[in-house]
Amino acid sequence: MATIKEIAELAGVSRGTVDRVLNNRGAVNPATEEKIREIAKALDYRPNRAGLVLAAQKKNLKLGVILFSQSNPFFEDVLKGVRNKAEELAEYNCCVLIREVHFNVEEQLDAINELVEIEEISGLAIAPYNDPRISDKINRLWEKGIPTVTLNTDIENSSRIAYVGSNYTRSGETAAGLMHLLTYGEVNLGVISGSPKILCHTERIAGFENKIKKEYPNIHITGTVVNNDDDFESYDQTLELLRRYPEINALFFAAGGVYGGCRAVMSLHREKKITILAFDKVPTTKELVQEGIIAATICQQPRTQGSKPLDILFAYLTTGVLPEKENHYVSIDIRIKENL
Amino acid sequence: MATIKEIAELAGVSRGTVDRVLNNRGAVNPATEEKIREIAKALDYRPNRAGLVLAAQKKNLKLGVILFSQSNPFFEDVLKGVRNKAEELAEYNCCVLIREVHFNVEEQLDAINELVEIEEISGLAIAPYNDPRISDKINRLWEKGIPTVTLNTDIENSSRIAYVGSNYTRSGETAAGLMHLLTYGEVNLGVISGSPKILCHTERIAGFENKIKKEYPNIHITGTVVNNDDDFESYDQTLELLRRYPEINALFFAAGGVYGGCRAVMSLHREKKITILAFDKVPTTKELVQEGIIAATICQQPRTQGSKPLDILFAYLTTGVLPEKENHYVSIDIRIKENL
DNA sequence: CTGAAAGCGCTTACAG
DNA sequence: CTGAAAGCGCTTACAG
Repeated sequence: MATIKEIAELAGVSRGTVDRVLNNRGAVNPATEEKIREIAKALDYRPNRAGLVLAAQKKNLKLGVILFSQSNPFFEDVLKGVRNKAEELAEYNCCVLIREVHFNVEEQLDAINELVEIEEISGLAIAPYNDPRISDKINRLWEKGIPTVTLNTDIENSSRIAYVGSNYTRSGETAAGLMHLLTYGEVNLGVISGSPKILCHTERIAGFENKIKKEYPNIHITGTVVNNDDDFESYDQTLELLRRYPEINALFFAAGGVYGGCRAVMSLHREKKITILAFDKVPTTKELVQEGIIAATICQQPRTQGSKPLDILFAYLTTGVLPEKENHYVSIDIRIKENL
Repeated sequence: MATIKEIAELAGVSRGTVDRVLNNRGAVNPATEEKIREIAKALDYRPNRAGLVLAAQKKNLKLGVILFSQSNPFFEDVLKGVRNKAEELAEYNCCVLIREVHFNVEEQLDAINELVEIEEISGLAIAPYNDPRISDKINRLWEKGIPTVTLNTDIENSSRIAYVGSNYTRSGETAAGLMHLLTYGEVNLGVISGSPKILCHTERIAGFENKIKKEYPNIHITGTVVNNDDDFESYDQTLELLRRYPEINALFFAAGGVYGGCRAVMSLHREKKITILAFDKVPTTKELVQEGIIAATICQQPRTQGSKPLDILFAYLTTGVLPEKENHYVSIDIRIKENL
C-alpha cells in the first residue's frame, strides 16, 4: 500500500504538500498538484485508516445519543447496542453521552441544545420526533459541521447523513406473508394499531393491507382499533373488539400495547383459537411467545439501531468519509419460541 | 484516558519500561514494576486501540481463508462476507488470501501448508474438514503463534481461538417449531437429509426430532431419505419417498439438494398440498420461496460467517486480545417470501 | 505556495 | 534492568 510519505518522495515534495493536494486544503502550485495526483492515482493511494484514526485522537471526539427510552421499553435494547458500541469507541478515546427523554418535542430540543452547547459534541445520533423544529435543528447542526444520524424513525427535509432503522412498509408486508403462513382457510383478522399519527405505525399497516389485498384475499380485516401504545387502552379496546366479533381468529398488533391486548384474549379464553402476531421483543412479548400465546414476533435489530449510527458518525469524523448509502435498513427478523 | 506516556511521567521512568511492565516483556525492577502497576490501575489504563493498530502496521499482516466454495453454493455468500471484510482490512494494510478447495482432507491440508509455508500468513480462518489431521495442524500452527478461527463447522480437540457459525441443534429445533406453526392437524413428514456422516446435518436432525417428540407430537416422521447433498439423488429419493407415502403433507430439507427434491414434488403436482421447509438461501431455494413452493427457509448469516472470523483474527493480532467467548453463534434467521 | 517539525499512542530494536 | 530513539501513517499549526 502506498503512503503519503512515499508519494512525497516520488514527487520530490514534502508530506504536507501531498496532504494539501489529496485533501484539498489550501492552494498548491498547479504543476506540483498534477504531478502528485498522477502519482497517487498510479499507486492507487488510499489513506491508511490506522493513521487517520490515530491522528484524530487529538480531536477528543464526543458523540451524543438521544432516545425515547423514558417512555418505550423497545428502546432498552437499542440502549444496549449504544452502550456496547460506546465501550468499543472508548478504546479510541471517543466518548458517548446518552440522553433519555420523553416522547415530546420540547424535551428533545432541550436535550439537543444541552449536548451541543454545553457538552460540545461533534456528532449526534437521534430517534427524532417528527416535527419541523427538529429537522431545522439538524440542518443547523450540519451547517456548523456537526453530523446527525437518525435511528428508528427518519425525518424529512433534514440533512442527516444517514438513517438506521426499519423499512416499515416491508416489515408490514412480511407480517402479511407470515400471517398467511401461520393460518389456513378464511381468516378474520383484528388489527390493533398504535397511533394513526405516528408515521411508522401507519406505514406498517399500509404495507400489511396492500399485501393482503393483492396476494392473500382469504385474510379479511374484520375490525381495527387504536391503543395509543398503552396496555390498558389496549386491553379495553381488544376486549371490545373480540366481543363484538366472535369470528375473529387472528390478531395483528402493529405497535405497542401487545401485553394488554393479549390479556384481553386470555380473559376471554380465546388464546387457543386466535393466531397472534406482534412486533418487537420487549420482555412481556417475549414471555407470551415462550408460552405459545403469541405465534411469532417480528423484530427490527434494536441493537444495530443503537450501534450502527455511532459507527457511521465515528467513521465520518475520523476519516471524513460519508457512508456509502443514506438508508441503512435493518433486517426483518422473525422470531418464534425456538429462536427467540 | 490515560496513556503510556502519562504513566511514564508519573512514575518517573521511560515509556519503554512502562511497556515492559504492562505487556510482560522482559524483566523490570520489582519496585518500579509495582509503582507502574499501581499508577496504571489508579488511572484505569486501557491501551488505545488506534495506537496499537498503527504500531501493528509494521507487521504487514496477511490472513488466510480456506473454504469449500468449490463444491457448495452456500459458501458463495460466506465468500461475500470475506471479500467485504477484506476490503475493510485493506485500509489497515492487512491483506486476505482466499483459497477455495473441494470437500476433501488432502486438498485442505495442502491449502493450509501453502498459506503457511509460502505465503507466511499470520492467521487462518477455515471451514475445517472433520479429520484429526486438520485439528493436529491447527494445534501445530497455534504453537508457532498462528491463531485459527473455525467457521461454519467447528472441530474438536483443536486450539482454534474461536468458532463462528450455527448452533445446529438450536436451528433444528427452530425448524421443528416453525414446521408446527406452518401446518395444522396431523402432519406426515418426509425428512430429506444430506449425509449421516456430516456432523452438522445429524445435529440439526437430532434437534428437530427431539423437539417434535417433546412438544409437537402431531408431527410424525413418515419417512427419511439421504441425498448426499446432490440434486439428482435428491430428486430420485424424494420421488420414491412421495410415491411410497401419498399421505406426506410436509417436507423438511435438512441440508442440500433442495432444488432436486422440490422438482420431484412438482413433477407429482403435489406442491400445493405439501408444506416445505428448507435451510439456507442458495439461488435456487430463493426462487422456490419466491414462487411459494417453499414456505420458509432458515438461514445462518453466511456473510457474518465470512466476516467475523477475520475481525477476530485481526483484533487478536493487533491488540493481542483473545475474543471474550469461543463460540460465536450466528442468529437463526427465518426467511419467507416477503423478507427474503 | 511550501517545508520542517511535532504530535496522536503504541512497539521495537539497540545501546548501555 | 533501563532509556533514548525511531517508526507505524496520518494531521496540524507555524514559519517563511
